Amino acid sequence: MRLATWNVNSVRARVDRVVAFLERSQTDVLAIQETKCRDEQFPVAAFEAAGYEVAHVGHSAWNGVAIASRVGIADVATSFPGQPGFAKPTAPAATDDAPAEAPEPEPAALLDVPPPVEARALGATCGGVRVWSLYVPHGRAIGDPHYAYKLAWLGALRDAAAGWLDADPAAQVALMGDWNVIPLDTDVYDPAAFAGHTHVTPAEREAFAAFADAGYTEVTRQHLPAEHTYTYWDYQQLAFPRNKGLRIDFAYASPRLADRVTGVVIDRDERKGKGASDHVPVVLDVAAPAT
DNA sequence: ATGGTGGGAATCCCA
Repeated sequence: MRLATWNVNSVRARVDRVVAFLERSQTDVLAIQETKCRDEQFPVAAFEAAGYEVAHVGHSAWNGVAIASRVGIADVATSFPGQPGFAKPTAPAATDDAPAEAPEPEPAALLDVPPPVEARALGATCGGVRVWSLYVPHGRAIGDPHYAYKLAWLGALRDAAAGWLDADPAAQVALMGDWNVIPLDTDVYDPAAFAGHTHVTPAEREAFAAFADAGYTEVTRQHLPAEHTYTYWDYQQLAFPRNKGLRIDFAYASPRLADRVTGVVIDRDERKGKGASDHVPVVLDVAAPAT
């Protein structure tokens, strides 16, 4: 079986490329991030025509995660237990004409309603594997509320994932997606360029490493340990021709699933040409389970 | 050279 993950940066803008990748790579289950659409906007027909069922969660033009599978798709979950939400700050900025005043409280704040859970995690059981398509919050800037949200989100996911292994040490779980963390200095073209930025802080790196502490193996590093192996290149500044990339797309596997992974491929060619996503697919080859 | 790219609900926001 072949499992893959790919941040496609709008599934509607790239549906032809995504379906062509599925057929070319013979991927059975694809975890998709940044679909950038609502459920009713997802181009399901193109996937079904290629033989894939789709589960998706998307609330707006932002975020959105999906799983496409040709080996079944069951027990879909549109968030993980304890997944934190995020609300945009609503206070208007002070100006010369309008000095800072007490902002109008949002109705949600008046009612003390928790912030909405974003479309960043989708779970489904496909071919006997519990697959999670994950789009970890970016963080924006150190000290930004989004940065605290990112750390809380990763911590809550770790707690949930640890719980799944506690409940069933033989569980077949794949945590795949865009983690928005650069775990090692050798995962970025120039560490100095990220000094003072998100993705490389000790807190983010510890939050990422905590999944290994919980018993999961990051199988893409296990099989592709070479330094400066990237999965993302910015659209700007000719980053891809200059190979100024980042390694931020990963797959943590539970012990029993990690045992089955026989190889990993990063499909670097998918970054080439007109209409490419800024991320490329990461593909896992998974052997049949031991009988 | 103070821009640069590419998505989206778009004369702005987000990555």
